[in-house]
Formats: sequence, C-alpha cells, structure tokens
Amino acid sequence: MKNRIFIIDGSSYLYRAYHAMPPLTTSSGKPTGAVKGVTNMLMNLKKESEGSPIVVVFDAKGKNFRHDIFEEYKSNRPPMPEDLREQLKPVKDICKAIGFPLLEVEGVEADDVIATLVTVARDKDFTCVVSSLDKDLMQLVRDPDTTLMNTMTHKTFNEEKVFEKFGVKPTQIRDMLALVGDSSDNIPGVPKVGQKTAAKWLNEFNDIENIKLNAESFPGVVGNNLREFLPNLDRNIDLVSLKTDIKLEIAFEDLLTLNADEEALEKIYTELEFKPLKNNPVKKTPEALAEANSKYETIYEEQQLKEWAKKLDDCEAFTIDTETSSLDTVSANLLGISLSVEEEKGCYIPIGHDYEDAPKQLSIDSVVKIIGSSIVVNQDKAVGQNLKFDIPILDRHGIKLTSFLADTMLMSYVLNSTATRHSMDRMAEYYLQLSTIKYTDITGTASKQINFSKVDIPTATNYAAEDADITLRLYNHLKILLKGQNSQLNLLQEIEYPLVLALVRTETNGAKIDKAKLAAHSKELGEKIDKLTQQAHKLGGQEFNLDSPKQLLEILYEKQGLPVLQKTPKGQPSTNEATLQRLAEEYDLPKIILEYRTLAKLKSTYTDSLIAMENPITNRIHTSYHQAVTSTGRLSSTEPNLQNIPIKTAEGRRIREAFVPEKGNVLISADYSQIELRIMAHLSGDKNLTNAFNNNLDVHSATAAEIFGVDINKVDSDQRRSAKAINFGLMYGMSAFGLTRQLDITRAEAQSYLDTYFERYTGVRDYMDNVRAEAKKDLYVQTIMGRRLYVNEINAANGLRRQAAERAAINAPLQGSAADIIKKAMLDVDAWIADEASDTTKMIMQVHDELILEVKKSESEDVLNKVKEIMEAAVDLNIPLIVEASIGLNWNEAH
DNA sequence: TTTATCCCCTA
DNA sequence: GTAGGGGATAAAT
Repeated sequence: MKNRIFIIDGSSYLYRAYHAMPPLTTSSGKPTGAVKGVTNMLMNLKKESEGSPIVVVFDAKGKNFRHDIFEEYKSNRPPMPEDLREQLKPVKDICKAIGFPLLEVEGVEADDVIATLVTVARDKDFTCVVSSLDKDLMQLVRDPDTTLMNTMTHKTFNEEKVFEKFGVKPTQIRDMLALVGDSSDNIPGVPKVGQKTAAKWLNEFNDIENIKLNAESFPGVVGNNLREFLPNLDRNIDLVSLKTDIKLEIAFEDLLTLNADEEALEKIYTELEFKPLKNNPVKKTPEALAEANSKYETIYEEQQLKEWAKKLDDCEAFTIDTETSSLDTVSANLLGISLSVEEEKGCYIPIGHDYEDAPKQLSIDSVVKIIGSSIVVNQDKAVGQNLKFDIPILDRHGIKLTSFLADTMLMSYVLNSTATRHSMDRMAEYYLQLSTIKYTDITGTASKQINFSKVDIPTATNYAAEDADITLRLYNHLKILLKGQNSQLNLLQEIEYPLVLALVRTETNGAKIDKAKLAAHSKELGEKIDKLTQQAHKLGGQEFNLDSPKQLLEILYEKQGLPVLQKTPKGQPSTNEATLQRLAEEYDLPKIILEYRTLAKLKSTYTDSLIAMENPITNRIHTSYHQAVTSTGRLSSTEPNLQNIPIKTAEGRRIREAFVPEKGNVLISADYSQIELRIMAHLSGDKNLTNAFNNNLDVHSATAAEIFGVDINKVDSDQRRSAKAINFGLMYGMSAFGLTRQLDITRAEAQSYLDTYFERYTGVRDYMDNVRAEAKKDLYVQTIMGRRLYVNEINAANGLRRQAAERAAINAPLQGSAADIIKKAMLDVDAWIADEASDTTKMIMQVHDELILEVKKSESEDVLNKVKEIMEAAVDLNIPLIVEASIGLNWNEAH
C-alpha cells in the first residue's frame, strides 16, 4: 500500500470544536471546551490513521500577501472570541505532546502551507488526506491520491463528490471562486453570479481564460455584470489561488515521525482537569466521536430507559418529540423519540435507524413498555411542539395519549398570532435568540434528501434531542409570558389544547372520494381543454401557452391590439377574469381563454390533485388542518386544501359530488347561517340587526328594507343584492369606494347607501368606531373568547397600510369570533360522538362555518338533529345561532 | 432548485 | 374591502 499522510487544518478543527462543544471550564474558570473537542478529534484521527503520519497546520497571525493584493481581504471577519483565543496555546501544546508535527509559517495562511505540503507529498508518492472542508482547499482534490475529509463526519471528498457539490471539477474550483467570490473572505464576485451560473459557464467554456475571451457573447444582465467585472477577475484569481511553493522550515521526512511526550501530555491534562489519559479511552468510530461531542444522551440500553422513565415520574414537565420516516401521520414509522426534563439536556431514543453499520437499537416493544408507559402515566406533564403530529404517530405505535400539558406552538399562537411564525426554528430565533439545527441540515433537500432513518444516530441525537431541549426552553419562556393572561390561558385550556385531539380524530377519519368519478371528470376536462387550446391557437394566429399570462398578453395586447383596460400591480396589462370578461363582450379569444381557465383550474387543482391525494393505505384523503397559521383564529387546510372545493358553478359542484360516504353511510353537512353578521349583531347590540335575527328575518332583505325604505316583503332582487353587498362589505371594513366597484354604481350613490345604512344601524356604526378607537389605543382587537389579534400598523404613518390595518381590525373580531364558535362546536360534537354516538359516526371535515360528518344512513336523522342542537348551543349570544343541516349521498347533495 | 408573479378557488 | 391554499410560468440562484 502507498504511503499516506494526514494533513489537518488546525484552525478549522479549532473553530468546529469550539462551536460543537458546550462552554466547559476548569474549576478556576479557564475555558477548555474547544481544547477538549480538538483533543477528542485528534485522538480519534490518530486511531483511524493506523500509524500514518499526521501533520497539523495553523494560520500565522497577521497580514499576508493577499492583503497586499486586496486591502479588504477578510476584513469582515470578527476577531477570534476571547475564550477561544485563550485555548489556542493549550491546543498547540497538546498537538505537540501527542507527537504531531506542527506547522505555522510566518506571513502565510494555512491553506497555502497545506497546498505546498500536498504538492511535496505527492512528489514523494504519498497519498494525502486533508482534514478540512474549506472551499478553497477543494481545488487540491485529485483522484486517486488527494482527498478532503470532513472533520466531523469523516466523510471524504473525491473528484466525484466535489463535482456533485459544486458542479465543477476540482481543477475548476479556483475559477469558480474567482467568479463567484467568497463572502466569508470578503472577496466580491461577479454580481448575480452564484455557484450555479459559474458552474454552467465553466462546463461550457472550461476555464476562466476562455470565459474572458468569450465575455462579449454572454447574454443578459449577468453578461453585462461579467464584462464590467473583468478588470477585477485577475485580482480574484490571485486571491483564491493557493501557493504551492511555500518555504517550509522543516524537511518533509522529518514530518513523518511521531514524537510523543506522554509526560507533557499528562501534565496538560491535569492542568485542564481532563480525565487522566489511561482512563480516557478514545472511541473509535466517527459516530462515537460526534457522540462524545454531544451534550445529549443517546439511549441504547434498557437501563438508560428506566432511568428516563424515573425522570418523567419525578419532573414537573417534560418535552417529547418524535422522529419519523415521513410526514404522513397515517403511515409514518416511528424512528426515534426524544425527551427532555431539564434545559440544555435531553436524550434521543433511536428505534428505527437503518444504515450500514448502524448500532443495535432498542426494540419498539421495549421502548413502548418502559418509556411509553411512563409517558402515558405522566401525560399530564407532557409538552410538545405541534403535538397534532406526534400524537397519532405515537398512538399507532402503542403510546396512547388522551391529554397533555401544553403545546408550545399553540402557546405562541394565542400570545400573538402574527408576531412570528410558530415553527420551532422560528420561535427559537424570536423568543430565545437561538439558532437551531434544521431538519434539512442533516437530511439535505429535494432530490438529495435522505430519509431520517439513514441519518447516523449521533447526528440524529444532536438534532432530535436539541428539539426536545429547545421545546422545553420555549415552554418555560412562554409560560412566563402567559402568566396572568387569563383569557389566553383559558383559550388554550378550553379550546386549543382539546381541539388538537379532535383534529387528530377528524384528520385520521379522512374523507372518501369517488376516484373513478374524478378520473372520468378529469378525462372529460382534458378533452375539452385540448379543443379550447386549439381554438385559442387558431384565433391567436400562433401556438402559445395559455397558462402563461406573459405569452397571453403578448397575443392579446401586442399582436391583436386589444384595448388595455386594467393593469396588474406590477404594471403589466392584466389578463385576469374581470378584464377578459369585459373584452369577451367584443372579442372571441378572451371568451375561449376564460372557458379554458375555468376547466384547467378544475382539472389541475381539483380532479387531478384530489386523485393523487388519496392515501393508499386508507383509500381516503386526509387533509392537514393547521391550528397556528391564520391571524384571526381560523383553521387552514392543506394537502389537500378542503376549504376551497368549488361550489359556485355547476361544473365546479361536480367536484363536490365526488366526496362520498362509504356504502351504507351518508354525509351530513351542517353550517352556521350568517354567523359573522350574527356576531356583529351580538357585539354591537344594534337594535335593528338584533331584531332581524331574533325574528328570524332574511337579514339581507331586512337591510334592504331599511336602506331603501320599503316594506321587507316588497324588496326586489336588486335591492336585496345591494344590501347583501353592503352587509358583506361592512364586515370587511369596506369604504364607499369599494361598494362602488362591487355594485357598479356611482361613488355618490354608494356613499348615500352607506350613510343611510349607518343612520338606520347606529349600533353598528358606534361599534365600528369603538373597535377602531380601541385598536388604536391597545394595538389589538379581540374575539368573544378573548383571542387577541394585534394590528400593529393601525397607527402607521403610511395611509394605505393604516387603512388596511383598520379594515383588518374591523374584520378580525367577526371572523375570529366565528372561528372560536365553530372550534367550540367541534369540541362539543367530538365529545358527543365519543360519549354517545355509535362508532360509525365520524366528523370528517371543517370548512370555517360548516362541519361535515359521515354517518350510518339509518342513524342520519338522529345525528343531524343532535349535531344541529349542539352547534346552535355552542355559545350563548344575545341573538340565536341557526344551523342549517342536510343529508346526502355526496357533499353537493348534502350541502 | 428556489422565489416571485399572476391567476383563481373557498368562507 | 377580510382571511386562506395552491397551480403554472418565468426568473433568479
């Protein structure tokens, strides 16, 4: 076998160890974390090197030739932290004592020394392993004799890996860096040229000289940027080129022997209060190395599990998080569980990691038996982040939670729904000023993403146990913020927490779809779309993509010269529905486009995607309801969004017909009638509005009667339509201007409608004035259950922003109170189903003011009456709540 | 591959 | 005029 030499980038080791280790100190307060980390890494490498020589290279202090070329070089670097600087000398001493030659050449960076060493070593027929991940050093990689090795994971980079990561060969790395620049070294590159563009160019032109020669031919903005940057390119090349002719003070042969000084090493260890050498066995595998550097515990033994079970018994609160094979709660496998009972500590219990040489893990059975039972017994102390995900996973694996103490996502949401997004990563930044390990940091993204089961256990431990740890820190932090906020605490206890469990059941139930019907519909739509496409091409005089607003506007406005009636916010002539509708009065093509759009939307967004969403295991679709997304308290729904299934057109309603019950069942749809207007009546106490609802009048007709001064029985359809627009507009905080557009009337008419409205409905007028005034004073508005919505821009100097905030302030209590009510109704219906209904009765969907159930046909009348009763009694308002419910063999029929 | 824009579906 | 999700294209990376 060829001779081999390991070359270590000492500075890189030092920084990595510094960041990976907790801030350890000696009893006298001397920092030692980085020393300990570097020592572990070095000892580990020593074992792994099997006797091959190891050289450690450090950067020299002060300026070097690169600063002469470019004054700003590395001028953005913060100085080395003081507690790291203090550890520099001990690290170097330890290197020497272990016996590794140390190289530090005055006025030269480590990279250049390393490059020189590699060159010399290769001359002497050595294989080089450089331990660093510095981009600059990638240019040294050469098959088969030079590789780079990741300091932490010990994964190696050969030519293939370099190409995979950077899209160019190692020999082209220098040119890539020159083009792109290096922000960490403060070297500017060609503006707008990133790795991808540079790789594209280099693959086409091979090297930077050739790119310079062909610079004139580069198109677009980046081409201009390149040409303007040309004078700086040579400087960049000099900056990023590595020197291979550094004069080393020591002969290469003298680097090959180990001169260990055990005695000196013992002495340093004692000073730093490390365990004595002989009792400090160095673990062998790279995984074990990461483990040694982790502040978290990995659980491989039943004994450890038992200790953690005891910790759960003894603590006041614990956090739990699961790692799974996918995000699909009905099929995901449990790969591990992490727990924490104390900040900055935590454990990870790997269960299903499956990769080459993965350590033996505890069986799911023993995990469920030992820690699962403890989790269940202590469930009223359980805290999680988005437990709606973990609960069904744990449930399917035999750990059945029926309650919990808190959910940090929801705590943050009720505190302020708009202050931050409520993901753990965001909350860690927002509340704790901490940056966490991201899921994609350890699994990669998109096509390169690996399954969590393939993540090595030490890495998974760092990530997963950190999640439990951070969740605990967030819980403690949020608990303090919520202290004394009784309406928020009440909202959590009475609504949001119990709703988690009801939503788990609703999502798990899922909805059945008639796939054959959707497929047939999709085919039919496809054929119609093809025909319309052909017609459009014919009318347009050429082929074009009907889905492209850009291409469409060229055809309509530039080629055919149709009048531009409206522009998009960015100033492009608009091709939206309203515009095309007007153009369609005179021209044929817009008409075709409109029809095409309707059908294409149905096909892509509904028929095709719903078919694709059916779960292969349950043969039903399981949406995900999001409990902490909207500003107002509503739920949202994704994958698929079941809250925007078409209803307005006949063609669209065919989609609803594909939502069906199992054989022998029917669907029940129950929706609140005019709930937001009723809430407006309740909150405002307006006499006229209250009267309309108390007497069960048609509210829009009643409004029309008031505004137009006619008897309610004489209201014509136009008057009712106008009144309806006003009623809705008011709830959206609309002005006369908005009404003008809605009803196609003059500004003056609209204003007169509104004036009359407010004369007749003074309670509503006063209520709205009050809400605006309160909002300006408190910066928030609230719902009937005390949910707060902050309207930060309510006093903004910018008029447009301020007005938008005012509209939101008007709408939020109405929309938000309606959300509170239906959430309460869901809880009551869910509880009734659990306590009294038969097993076949299932809540399957929520669409803001509507609940959909699937029930046995024979029981449907009874269930309908009961659900109606429960929903109408969900809260007690000054006006009655009315629920309209009906039964059908599909969703369209039931609605 | 990610991000922005335009369009369109719901309560 | 309020509150959402999402598909397709085109541009930026």
